Amino acid sequence: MELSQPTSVLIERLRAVGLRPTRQRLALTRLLFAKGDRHVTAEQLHGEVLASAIPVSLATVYNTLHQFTDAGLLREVVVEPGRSYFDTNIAAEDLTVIGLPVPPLGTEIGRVEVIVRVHPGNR
Amino acid sequence: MELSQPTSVLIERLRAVGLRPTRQRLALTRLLFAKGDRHVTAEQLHGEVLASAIPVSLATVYNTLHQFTDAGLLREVVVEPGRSYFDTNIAAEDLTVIGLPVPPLGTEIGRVEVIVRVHPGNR
DNA sequence: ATAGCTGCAAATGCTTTGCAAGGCC
DNA sequence: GGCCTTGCAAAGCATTTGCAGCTAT
Repeated sequence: MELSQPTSVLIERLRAVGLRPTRQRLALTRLLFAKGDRHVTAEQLHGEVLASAIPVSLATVYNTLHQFTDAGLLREVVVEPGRSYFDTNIAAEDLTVIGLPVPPLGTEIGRVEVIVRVHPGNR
Repeated sequence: MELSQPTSVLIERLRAVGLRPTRQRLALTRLLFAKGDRHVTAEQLHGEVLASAIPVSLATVYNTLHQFTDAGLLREVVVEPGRSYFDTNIAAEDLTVIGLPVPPLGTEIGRVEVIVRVHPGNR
């Protein structure tokens, strides 16, 4: 797990994927990758970035999240209707899925997603 | 897999979950459960039911899909942002997932969903 | 200088809701 | 008759888009 990083590293990270290191993107990058794994909606992240005193519009948050997703820095997951979450890449532990069905003729299996739904328990 | 069924069976099916067998619900039930497994959006189903010459409003399709889901007849799955699919219960084959992470303290694992994304292939 | 970004507001698209009219028991 | 359903249109929301002004290089 990566801890807080100097700004220069964040700038490099952005350049590496062909994105200009603007003030807005730096702020978002810092929030997303500074500490451990994250799982946020656009609105949550927007709230956080405003709280850090850097004005960024919601539209820009959306744009940035998608650019990061296209660049492979984030993953978009849909776990509830009408709302998208963006995750920093979560370690796939050593997850194995056995018994996947044979895909229909003319198709092949692409990505396999496993959503583990958790609820309050008694432990 | 269940094949086409007489109307009386469909009516029973609805009564069994406490829903009145109205013309609209019967039409939708027929489309959903008459032949094999289904995976549809509200709009698709709406189109189908209209094609079968039974006028049903889109709002009613949504209502019905949710009532069926609450009753356990369907399952709502979110596989793409901004759109819900409803599935007749798909056989869980003999799917096994190995290596699930230990849930955070105070929580326990509920449902585990596996989404297999398929794309055009060369076989 | 210029291609790329940002922000605002308007637009989009799916889904939900309020409520009057209609249908099942 | 009484309660459940339906349908329409309006409302709600998250997300996207158009475009004028700004910024990194």
